[in-house]
Amino acid sequence: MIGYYHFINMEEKAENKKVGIKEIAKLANVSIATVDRVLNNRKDVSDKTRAKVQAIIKEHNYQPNLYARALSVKNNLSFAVLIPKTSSQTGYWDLCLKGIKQGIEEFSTFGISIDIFLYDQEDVRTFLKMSEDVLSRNFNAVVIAPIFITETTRFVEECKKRRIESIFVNSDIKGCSSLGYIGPDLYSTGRLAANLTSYLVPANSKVLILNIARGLQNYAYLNTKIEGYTDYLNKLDRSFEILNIDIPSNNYEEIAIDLLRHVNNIEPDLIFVTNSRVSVVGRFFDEYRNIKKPHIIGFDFLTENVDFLANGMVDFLICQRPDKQGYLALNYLYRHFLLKDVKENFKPMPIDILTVENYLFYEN
Amino acid sequence: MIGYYHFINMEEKAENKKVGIKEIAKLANVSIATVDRVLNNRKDVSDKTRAKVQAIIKEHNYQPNLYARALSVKNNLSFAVLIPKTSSQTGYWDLCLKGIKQGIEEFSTFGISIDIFLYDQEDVRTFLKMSEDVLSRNFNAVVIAPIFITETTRFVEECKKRRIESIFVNSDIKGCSSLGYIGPDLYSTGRLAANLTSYLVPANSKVLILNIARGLQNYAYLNTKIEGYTDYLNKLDRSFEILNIDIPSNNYEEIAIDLLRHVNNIEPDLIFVTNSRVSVVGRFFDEYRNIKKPHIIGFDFLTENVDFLANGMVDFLICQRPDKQGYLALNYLYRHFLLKDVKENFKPMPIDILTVENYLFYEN
DNA sequence: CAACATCTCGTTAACGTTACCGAAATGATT
DNA sequence: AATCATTTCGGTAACGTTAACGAGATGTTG
Repeated sequence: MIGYYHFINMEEKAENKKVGIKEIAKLANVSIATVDRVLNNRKDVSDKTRAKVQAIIKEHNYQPNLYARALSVKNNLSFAVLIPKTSSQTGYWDLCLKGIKQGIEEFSTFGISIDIFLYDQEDVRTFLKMSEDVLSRNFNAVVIAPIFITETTRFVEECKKRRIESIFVNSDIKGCSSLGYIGPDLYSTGRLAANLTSYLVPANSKVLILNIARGLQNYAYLNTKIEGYTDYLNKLDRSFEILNIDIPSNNYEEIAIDLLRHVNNIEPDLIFVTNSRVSVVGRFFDEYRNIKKPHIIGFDFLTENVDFLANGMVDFLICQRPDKQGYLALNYLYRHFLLKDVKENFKPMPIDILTVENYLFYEN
Repeated sequence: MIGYYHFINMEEKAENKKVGIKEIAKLANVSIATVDRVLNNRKDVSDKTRAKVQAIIKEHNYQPNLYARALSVKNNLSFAVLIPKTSSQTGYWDLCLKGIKQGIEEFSTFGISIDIFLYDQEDVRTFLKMSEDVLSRNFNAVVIAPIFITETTRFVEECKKRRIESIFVNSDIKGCSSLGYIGPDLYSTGRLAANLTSYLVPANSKVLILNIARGLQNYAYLNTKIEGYTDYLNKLDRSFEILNIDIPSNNYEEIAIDLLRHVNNIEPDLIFVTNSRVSVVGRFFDEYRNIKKPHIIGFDFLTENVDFLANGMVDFLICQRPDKQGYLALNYLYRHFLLKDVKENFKPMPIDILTVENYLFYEN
């Protein structure tokens, strides 16, 4: 025997893995139907036998076979997904949709049907129309990306009345949805961007916060990011000059004109693009080579953004796994309705940092 | 009708989701047994009926119900896991073990039994003993963290003779294992560290590469990281002064003495700790407050490392999700043996960057 | 053409759980 | 004491797949 080594054998565990509902029934001297009633704490069981069965279940650490359950149960649950459609400006919501589709693939096996409703994030009327459509059918739950705050709040109220569960992705309206929020902590996301900023530029630098999108007033969640960003930088006390600029357009030519003016005026050392439109800024500095390129930080693993990460135009891309958010939302609903597993209160999603050196391995 | 909106209905898909083996059988005018034979391309089917059934399967895009399959199949697969035990120096392997245990939890439902063999990464004899133990039982496959290159290579050869599949985690020996490697691309990992380095320190800085561990000659994979690191920095052409120092010890007091000497001698602007021992360096500069603290980059999401990330002592922690590696290895074996799903050739694991601002949300 | 091997295919019992149906026991009302 | 309602429980078909078993058809050999 060699002096120092360690060995764990899991066989004991493997041995008593077989405790099924049938064994429990035999041990408790009841039928499997009764055990099933106890397990799913249904009625039609006397307190005495219930206690007896529960004791045996606990004693043998019975774990239900989820696959058998999934096979047996014939439910006709239906979920709705209500998110923005991908615009020509950014493929962000395609990523989310990708995760949703993965979820559909996986959960359709259980007889769950999932309908997708895509609204135009620049036109509140499409959201209203879509949310009406959702209500006109009879869904058990709905996944929502809440862009229009007041309209979404009103919609969720209506859902509550009809006992339709709701869950948010991408951004949150505090205490609104019935099941919670799956997504990043936006304030921390802003702080992280500031943290990276502090590594990129020295004291006394000029930092430009850039908000690009038509209908900016709708994107309330951007402000949370900006708060985190400026809070962090101000606390650093490095005498940064911080400017917050809005460019409320979706047209590159328009944006370029504005950007040219601001950049010439401010001469920033770093530009922080608060959403996924960072590729626009990359393109700008690609075209105006005579202008000194500042450091650039932006969001989201879109192909067009990654291109500018790859060629060194963008320093950091911060990502929040939108596809995983979509998948997790459906996964949570599935567990909420089918398994009795819903202990968790969601933690915020991880915030990923991508550079030219690690983006190749970033899969979701 | 409002002008511009989009709506995807998945109901068509939901409608014909029900194509099961039974429907296929009816449509092909054969029994379900024959369909099963075709699906798992077993023998005992004439070419004619096989073709007919295959056509109908393809036509209706039949997807097997994995849960039913899992429920039905009664296999007695057994896997072995052969990785280092967690030393007092670093909890790294506990993380991997965590993922392994999650896999055991999940796959024991299928009657797969998994045994864990932990060897001492400082004592090759324990590895030899453990690998003998593995061979003495009759496993279908083994997950290996290859620390001792020649010994592991020999062991895998023996496995191949006995038709035992093998898969590597954490680091790779090219072309050795029968099923491949699940883990990070170590060269890129080094490059990423260098990339971050370039953000932390200006030109002409002194950079110290620090290898801390007893028995350093065994950790061949560290060299791959160092290569990536130096290649990147040299190409940058910023006249960095790069020094590579080994401290082959596991004892903090010993390490501190060496470190003190080197730090006083070199006065580095940045220290790159090539493994998970970065907390040791953090502790050192916590104790020697009079010495000017350099920037510090290190590896792995260990609690002791995260502490120094949180208090600002360490700038970046690079992580490779060891628990996910462990889980994925078992997951792959499960799929390899139980599902006919093994199309994939593994992509390297993502390389995560952690700072004081995003570590809170880093779960695995 | 008898005897036997081989190829092809269908029948059916499992896997562990759920849920419907109805039987038995108990309680309540005349 | 008879009737009816309610509570408690067991039997069992079903979910989609696998695999053991055996039946029939066809081929091969003497």
